Amino acid sequence: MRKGQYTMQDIANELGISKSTVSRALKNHPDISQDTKDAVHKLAKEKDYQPNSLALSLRHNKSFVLGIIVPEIVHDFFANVISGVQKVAYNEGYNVMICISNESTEQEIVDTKAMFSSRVDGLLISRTKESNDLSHLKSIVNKGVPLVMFDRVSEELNVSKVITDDFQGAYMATEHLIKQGCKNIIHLSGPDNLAIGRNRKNGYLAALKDYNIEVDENMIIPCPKGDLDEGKTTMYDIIDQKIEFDAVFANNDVTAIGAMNAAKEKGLSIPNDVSVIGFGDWRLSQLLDPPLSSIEQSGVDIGVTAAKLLLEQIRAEEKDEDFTPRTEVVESHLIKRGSSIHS
Amino acid sequence: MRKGQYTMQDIANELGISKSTVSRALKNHPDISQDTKDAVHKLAKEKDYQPNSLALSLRHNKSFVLGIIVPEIVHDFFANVISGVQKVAYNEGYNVMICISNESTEQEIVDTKAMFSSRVDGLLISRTKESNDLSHLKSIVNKGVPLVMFDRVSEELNVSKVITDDFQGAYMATEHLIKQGCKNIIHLSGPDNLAIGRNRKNGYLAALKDYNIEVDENMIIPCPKGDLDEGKTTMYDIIDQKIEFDAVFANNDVTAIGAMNAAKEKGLSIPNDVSVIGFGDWRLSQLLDPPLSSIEQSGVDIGVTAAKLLLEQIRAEEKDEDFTPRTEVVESHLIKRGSSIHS
DNA sequence: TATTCAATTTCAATCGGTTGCGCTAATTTT
DNA sequence: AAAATTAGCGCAACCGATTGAAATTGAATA
Repeated sequence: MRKGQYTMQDIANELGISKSTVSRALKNHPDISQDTKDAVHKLAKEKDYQPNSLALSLRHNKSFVLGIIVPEIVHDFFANVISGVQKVAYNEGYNVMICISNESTEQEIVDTKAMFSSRVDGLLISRTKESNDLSHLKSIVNKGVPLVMFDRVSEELNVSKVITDDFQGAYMATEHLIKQGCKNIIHLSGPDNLAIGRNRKNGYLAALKDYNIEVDENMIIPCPKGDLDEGKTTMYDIIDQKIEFDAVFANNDVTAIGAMNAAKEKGLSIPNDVSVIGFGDWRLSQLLDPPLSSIEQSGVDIGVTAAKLLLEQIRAEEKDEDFTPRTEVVESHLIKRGSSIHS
Repeated sequence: MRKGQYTMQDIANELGISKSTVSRALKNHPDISQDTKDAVHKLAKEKDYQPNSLALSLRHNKSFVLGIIVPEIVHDFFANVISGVQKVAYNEGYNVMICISNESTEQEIVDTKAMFSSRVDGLLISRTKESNDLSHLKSIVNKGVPLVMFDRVSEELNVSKVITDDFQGAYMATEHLIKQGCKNIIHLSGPDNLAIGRNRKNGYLAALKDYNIEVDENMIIPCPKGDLDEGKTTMYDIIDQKIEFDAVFANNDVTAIGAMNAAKEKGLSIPNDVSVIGFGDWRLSQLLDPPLSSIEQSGVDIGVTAAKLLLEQIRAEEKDEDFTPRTEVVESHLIKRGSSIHS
């Protein structure tokens, strides 16, 4: 155990006063004489006194810490969200505690409990892909912890949510491919238990319908893991099965890149033989050859919005005001690049 | 303020016993009768009792939280380090609190103080590029907080450090270019106040020397920011100044990518006109055209090593054992790809 | 019956800071 | 000169859990 942290009691002893006087002096309480204040401030500075936030948190039942649970961190989107959250938190005097669930529900449960035990003032979460179990989240909400879900949300929970306009984004992506003259558009879809996956698929379907293109269920291929390898192997399969296609709209950029690489290896030219568009706009997607078209979702904006929403709720509840959870939609944008633009 | 968290006192009241009995019952202390234990455990489970770690931390002067301060988070290397740290921390029952200094010394100072106020049990840090000021770190070390620096370290501080073998990595990169037949190798160097930048430059110089290539100071061009734009504009400058060169070894991958893009735009072919190699191996560097050669530094390994080192020190000090800080070097590897291999 | 002993349980201090209230002494008012 | 006011400070409880020591209980022993 670390010993001898310098406390208010130490200051009090050295100056021959009580620790309550020290406490008040440090906060410039009007009851305290200027002389005492000066002496306390001087000594505190000299000894580099730093208050113990644990004691404060315990006393006030308030930690000034926001928790955030993300499935991954080596991921541009989530990293951006975190930096957005941090920015807001910093400005408002909050710290951020991060847990990474590694796409494991089990880990997510452990993390949620740890966050509660640390008495975070609020929790932000983007769920794992696999999970449908909500009991740990319901539990923490019941205990009165403000919760905001972002990106991967669950409809069943009556909490604030921040999402991208997945439907609209997918619609724009598909429409863009259609306008480029593509007729047989494959969709590499995301996991069906997450709303984002379903919404993107629905956006794709809606665009096809609006442009009178018949839907072929065989053209919708699930890529639930959404990693590079899955994108690759799926594309190999598609080519081997001689499915006729001239475009790919992938549920995310990594899958799109995997598919693009596989197609290139198989001798297909992009975008002439196959147009490709992803979703999520990775920072490096624009550096690929050809640069990958994508739907941009601003992780930073989502993080900022979610953190603000969470703080709003925290403050409302501190003042015993009512707060009705709401869902905010962050716009997505079509980024046209070489992988989908026919020359 | 959030009210009514369920505490040991509540359990005690409901069962008509004292809270110390509850405390002991929950930890299966032998003094407590089985009946009491059963009753306590049952009620605790029923009410979903979660201990308040703040109270524990305050009591034991131990928070089971490790702090980590990184300059950036939207960055494959740091994200990997964090996930390595998390992995170790989880297994050992620690949580991780993350701060992002955004390459600002001022923010780094604020973060360091916040970490101390939260009474983290130990701190991991990779410094901002700009800063030479070490007083805040010295201060936290003096207060007895175990500190481990990684990647961007300072020699002046007598703490444990985890670094990549930058010299060796740079040597390998340069040697590789030489063996590909390159004679005029430009080095886009990092900031001079960081050891990693100096070591990489020295590795470059050593390789040139060993292969009897004369050093031309004009071929060493500082890119202290190390971002995409800097890589690009620097390369434009080089080409405009008609400096003769056939290879580029960049201090990091982003700079290398910037340089590569600029060279391509100016009509130079890679690797035939110019061979390029970076440092750090971004996840997507292999997806570029041509795929970028690089020196791989495993962020995860660095994170794991740093966290283990930190925990070792924390434990030693808890047992009042001596601990001598040490520096661990994580190997780097040459990854040869299309950007530097002459056909 | 008095004493010892073990099994359980409670008491109270502790961690560091906050805060309502009370106390003292000096100053002002009547 | 007595009473009221006020500036300045200390006391002690509190937040939630832990823990050494003391207390209670009942049973066993002398």
